[in-house]
Amino acid sequence: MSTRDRLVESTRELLRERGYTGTSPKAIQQRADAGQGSMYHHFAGKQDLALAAITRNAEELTAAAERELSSPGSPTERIAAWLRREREILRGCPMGVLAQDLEIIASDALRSPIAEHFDWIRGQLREILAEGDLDARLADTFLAVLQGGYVLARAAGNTEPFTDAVEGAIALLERATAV
Amino acid sequence: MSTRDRLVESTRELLRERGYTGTSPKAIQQRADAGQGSMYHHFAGKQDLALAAITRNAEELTAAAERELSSPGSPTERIAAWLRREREILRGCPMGVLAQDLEIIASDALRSPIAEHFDWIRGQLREILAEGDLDARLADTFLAVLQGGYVLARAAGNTEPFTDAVEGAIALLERATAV
DNA sequence: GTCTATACGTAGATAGAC
DNA sequence: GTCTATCTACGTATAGAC
Repeated sequence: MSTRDRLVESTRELLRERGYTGTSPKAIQQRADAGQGSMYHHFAGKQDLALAAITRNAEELTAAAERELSSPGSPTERIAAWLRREREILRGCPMGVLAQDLEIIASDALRSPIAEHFDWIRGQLREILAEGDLDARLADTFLAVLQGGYVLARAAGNTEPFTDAVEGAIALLERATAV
Repeated sequence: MSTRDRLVESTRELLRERGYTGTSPKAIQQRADAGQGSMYHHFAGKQDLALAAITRNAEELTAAAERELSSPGSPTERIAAWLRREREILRGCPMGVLAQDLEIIASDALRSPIAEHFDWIRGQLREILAEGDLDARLADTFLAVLQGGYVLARAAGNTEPFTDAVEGAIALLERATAV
């Protein structure tokens, strides 16, 4: 992996762990095993690095969501498959964590790629919900169950609240559609 | 308000806005219009201040939740009333924001009062759900809808995702219980 | 491309005077 | 109780040599 790539990967890890405010250029360099000059040669600064990391996150998360949401099955089954995907819960959501950081939300350059990613998933979910004649607002409900599940799990120090939140939501959807 | 109280209130505001990592002792002092020496006279340091702020948050949020959850009405109505309470969405959840901060979750002293607060609400919700013979896991589902709603709203820069998430969840619950 | 030097401000306190 | 001084480390770069 090139030095440039290592810098982006380090930034991704650190942003996920510690958020934007909690991540320093120095920490990025050390984790990437790159020098100061090297980092500033490849990137204009911390914000530029974060932008590259967010872009990479969006690519990966989009590809993953596409897999489950376009699998065969009923709307309920596809949404359930997406909700149940293996995730490293206690590490937090790579995008969701950033959406809670004031320095991110205060900067349009950093916030909008995150907003666009959520917009994209919301759109995919709405299409699926429409197939089943389901309430379009449920797209945000399920997105929120996921994001909130991360929050509750991190607060509790274990993944159970996440699992319960997701399974409760799926059970509710199944019951509502079984009418 | 005493200097001590002003320090706690400033800390509460700053923690909600910027998180624990993003809040400095200096910023707390300036917002409280208190000097350095004054702050360290009343509190041992940043962590001590945060602890006082979290305790105060828990008291207020507990009182508020108690109001809606113990109002008259069916389980669905009481949960809906709680979910629909007026909130300053774009300022973030005073507790939820902290649960995403690594410095908080890494410290048992800071994390556990937050965990206990969520535990308490979860318990209240489960009692209500039991009355209606509803799935106990829905306690975390609704808690997550709320927390995730905050995340989505902040990412989007507007409150619509929060409202949609909440209303979608309530509609789903009503439909499932109407069987 | 990478390294070292330099810089100015902030973070998070401690010490002691008043 | 509050103030000012002081301290060490870190944050976030820029400059210029190699």
